[in-house]
Amino acid sequence: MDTTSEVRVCWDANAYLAQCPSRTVLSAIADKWTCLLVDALSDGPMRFGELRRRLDGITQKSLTQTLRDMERDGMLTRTVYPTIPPKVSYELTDLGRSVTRLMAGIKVWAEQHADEIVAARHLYDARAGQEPLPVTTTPR
Amino acid sequence: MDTTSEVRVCWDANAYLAQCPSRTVLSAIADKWTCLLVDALSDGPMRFGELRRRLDGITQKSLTQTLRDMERDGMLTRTVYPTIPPKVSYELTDLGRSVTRLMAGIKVWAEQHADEIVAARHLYDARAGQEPLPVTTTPR
DNA sequence: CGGTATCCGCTGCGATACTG
DNA sequence: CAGTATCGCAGCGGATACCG
Repeated sequence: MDTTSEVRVCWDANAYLAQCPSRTVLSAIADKWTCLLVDALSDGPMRFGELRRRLDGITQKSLTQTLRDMERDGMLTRTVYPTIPPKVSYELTDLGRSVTRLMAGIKVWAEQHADEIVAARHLYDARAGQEPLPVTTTPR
Repeated sequence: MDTTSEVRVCWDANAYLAQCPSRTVLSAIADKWTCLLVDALSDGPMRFGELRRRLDGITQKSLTQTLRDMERDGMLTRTVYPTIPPKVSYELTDLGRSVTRLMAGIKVWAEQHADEIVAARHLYDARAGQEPLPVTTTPR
């Protein structure tokens, strides 16, 4: 019989393990919008409209959703000013600020290696076009 | 008439811009599986099965797809040993190795702040349950 | 062992319309 | 201005089956 009915769930945090909370956290922050939002807010509070204009191509829905998720995770605070028209300001918390360097690093890496990666993709796609004959040429 | 039929596409890389190649690159690397794969491979080549076991919870399909995408992007090489049974080894390229520190940083951050974020989520969700509060907070 | 192929349910996301 | 609500589709990821 199992005398300890409670399952042991507190290992050391290890994002390789599917059931570890850090895996969920990793899923949450490993996202392009989260990365850009953290970076955009690293210089100080910004309003909803400012963020929407800065993150070119983001839809209102995605921006709202990502901001809500980050607020829920304690990465940023949402402050509503009951003015007319309404004004909502978003600001990183200490937790959010603690990841700004990493996010900026990811963003800069993407920018610095974009050309290299685009070239690699073209090369790969070109090779795929003239690949040696597939062994099984009989789909049915 | 437009004498310059070619659109100007080479600004300075800026991931905030939807049409900038770096945005696509950011989308590609800001992914939990990519992060974990880069980290797992940072110590040297690994076989498909080793990776599958290490990245707990990943499906064969997702692993194959993510590895293919990374190979296409020039982040890693895929080597097939025509033995029986087959053996396939994956190894980071210089490009892939150049991002290992950042990826490890993201992973470690997730692990170190998991508890804090889980707590924030519970707090947020608890508030949501009992927040019929009107506009009370009035930070001028 | 290391894949590929196929089906398929879920949700992520865009587009649109409406509101305090 | 900063949302919420709703619809509809595409794509992702899971499950399963099969192959070299």
